Amino acid sequence: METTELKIEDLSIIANGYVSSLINKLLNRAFKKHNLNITTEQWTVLTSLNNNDFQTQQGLSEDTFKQKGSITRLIDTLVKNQLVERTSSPNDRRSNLIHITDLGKKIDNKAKEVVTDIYNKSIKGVTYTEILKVKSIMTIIINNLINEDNL
Amino acid sequence: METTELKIEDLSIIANGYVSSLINKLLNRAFKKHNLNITTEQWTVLTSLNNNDFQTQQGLSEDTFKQKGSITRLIDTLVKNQLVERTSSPNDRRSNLIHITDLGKKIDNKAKEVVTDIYNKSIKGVTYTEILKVKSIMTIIINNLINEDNL
DNA sequence: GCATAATAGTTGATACATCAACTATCGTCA
DNA sequence: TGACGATAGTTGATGTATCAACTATTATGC
Repeated sequence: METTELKIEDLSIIANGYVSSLINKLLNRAFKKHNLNITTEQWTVLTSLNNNDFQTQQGLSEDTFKQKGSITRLIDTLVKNQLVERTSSPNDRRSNLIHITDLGKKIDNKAKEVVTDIYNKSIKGVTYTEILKVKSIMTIIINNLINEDNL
Repeated sequence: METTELKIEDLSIIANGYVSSLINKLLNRAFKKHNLNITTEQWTVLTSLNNNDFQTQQGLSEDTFKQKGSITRLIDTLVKNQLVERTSSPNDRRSNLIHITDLGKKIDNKAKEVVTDIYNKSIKGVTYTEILKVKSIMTIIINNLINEDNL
């Protein structure tokens, strides 16, 4: 394997999160414009629950790649806005079970349309094959970083 | 051009910023470990100045893709830690000129080593050609989003 | 059965982001 | 030259992330 002569600039467009922060900004504006009253972070949690209801906060933490402290606060907000309900697990009193409400589902479905719209606009001129290629490379990078994470 | 049948999951690994936030987390830990006493965001500004000294905050804002409010506060911190100096521009009293100090350069150069190391570890198993491919696709996406941004 | 370790969740401190409103200065042009 | 719009920077409110310390509960192993 040749030594790759990587320059910082080559990876920085991936590493600096400019794409994701740009998407995040646009999505938050679009959510506001459509009166959805959620943030993209809240939407990430909501959509995880809409796919798989009654998860623990720990489960949500793993599924959304967010730390459990962040999940606690996001759930606080979602509960306050009646998009989810938090109940203590009967099996394990350390755990909470989070349940998405009907309102939560409704908001999530509307948000999905907004997200799909912006995602589609973002990939104009990029083929589906290319997207999948990027996805697979990102996955490799993520795994490398996760290994690095366990020092 | 065929209609791409994009699923949200296909783009979410790019859009949700997991890669960048993971890199960010690892870099911040590594900076702390090496007693550099900066964050990745501060480093972004510092390295921009090390490449091109005496920029205005507006210039830094454009070069680093950060909003000017964020730049104000980052510069505040960098000034406090004596990594940069902020002086009012003699030509245009609205503008500030930001100058990286010797200490700032020293820290930036050390940080560059830490960043390069983590970047290299992150791309194990990925070819340089693939990196460039990802980079070019990201650039397309960014441009699409920027156009979308000017509503 | 009890001490100890592991796990789930909360919380305080700190850093950064966005948005939007604000001040100060400069440029333009009738 | 004087009004008005554009530009540079600051700031307050709000949302989220990290880290680390903390409580409460459950699982493990001698």
